[in-house]
Amino acid sequence: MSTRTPMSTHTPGTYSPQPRWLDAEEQHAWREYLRATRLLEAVLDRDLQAQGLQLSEYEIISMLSEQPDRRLRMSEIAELVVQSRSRLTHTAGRLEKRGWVRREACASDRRGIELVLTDVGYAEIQRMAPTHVDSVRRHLVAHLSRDDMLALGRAMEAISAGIRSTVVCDEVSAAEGQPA
Amino acid sequence: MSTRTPMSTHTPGTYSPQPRWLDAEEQHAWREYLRATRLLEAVLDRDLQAQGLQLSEYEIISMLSEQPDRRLRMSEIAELVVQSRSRLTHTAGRLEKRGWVRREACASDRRGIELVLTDVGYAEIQRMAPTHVDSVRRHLVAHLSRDDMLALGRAMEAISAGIRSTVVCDEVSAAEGQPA
DNA sequence: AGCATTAAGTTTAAGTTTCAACTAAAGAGG
DNA sequence: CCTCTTTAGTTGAAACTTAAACTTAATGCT
Repeated sequence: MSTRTPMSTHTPGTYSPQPRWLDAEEQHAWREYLRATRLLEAVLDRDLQAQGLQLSEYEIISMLSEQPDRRLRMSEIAELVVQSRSRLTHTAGRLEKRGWVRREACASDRRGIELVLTDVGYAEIQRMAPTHVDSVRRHLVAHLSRDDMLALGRAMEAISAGIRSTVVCDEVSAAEGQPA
Repeated sequence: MSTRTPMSTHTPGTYSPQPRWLDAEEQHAWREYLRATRLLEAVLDRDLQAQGLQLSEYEIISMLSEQPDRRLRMSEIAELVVQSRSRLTHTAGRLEKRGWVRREACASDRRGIELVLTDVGYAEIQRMAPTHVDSVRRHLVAHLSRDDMLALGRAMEAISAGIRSTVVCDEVSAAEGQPA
């Protein structure tokens, strides 16, 4: 409590262009959020890497496996798993090298590429799934009551929705900023 | 609903060594969690990089700035921000090159290194803080009621605590596994 | 049709993180 | 004391991600 702590996310004091600091409770919640998300990501990733895959790679495969025809366009995947197109290109390349996915030209749009889960890839994810689910259960679900887990889901949904709406606005106003 | 979806985190079906899939609601919550955490990380990082820093670097500086003497041991920082020691070594090196932190030998433990926030570093984080807080507020806090925000904090705290307790057990049992 | 703009993906290089091996110091046990 | 083990931190290379430039195709507008 000595020096003063003017740069974290809280702190009173009435200087600066009205930064509206977080109060102590909000600050605490934010800290816990940050810490827990990192911890969870780390343990899930660790468990999955015992099976030779990163969580971000698993997500991609998982999305594909849920499609009726086990395929999705690159841009759709990027959107779903929140990765840059560039990152997805690289990751898809790695997965393709392993033979778990294959690229196919898109019929309707000749710019498009569809990523297709191969039989090998499908078999692999089926093999890994039980362990991964168990990991999610042990590290996340197990620590919350069912109600809290569902409440967490709703809160996160609200955050996603909120971010998407504001980000769209950001882009629009940015575009307006430089009217060529 | 066509093919069947045996690899994501849910799915009924009674094969495999009793994987206990997540039910539809748990599955949904988990998906939303994953998506929202990634989205939030992305936008916060983007906002901060406009000021020339990554979120993970900001966190380090922020922790230091809250210490009475603006210093912490490397291992403590690594623990606080959930980064590997190696990663922290590299990151500290970058921050040091910018002149925002400085390394100092630790008096009590000659293996130890303390990272110290320089005056320049302190000034920098004070400069960036208002914008960053605003970003946290707009992208996270703004989308939840106060109660939901605090509930989120508690849920995340429970997850952290849960993970830390099990991870310790993991290490213990792993050590038992190979009794040299 | 013709031209400008936007969207989908890829590429290359630069930057960051991980991984495994390593040094040095602290502790534990005898 | 001496040896063995653990802890703190670093290193360098490999793996991965990001950023910016680029190609190709679709769209919009006139």
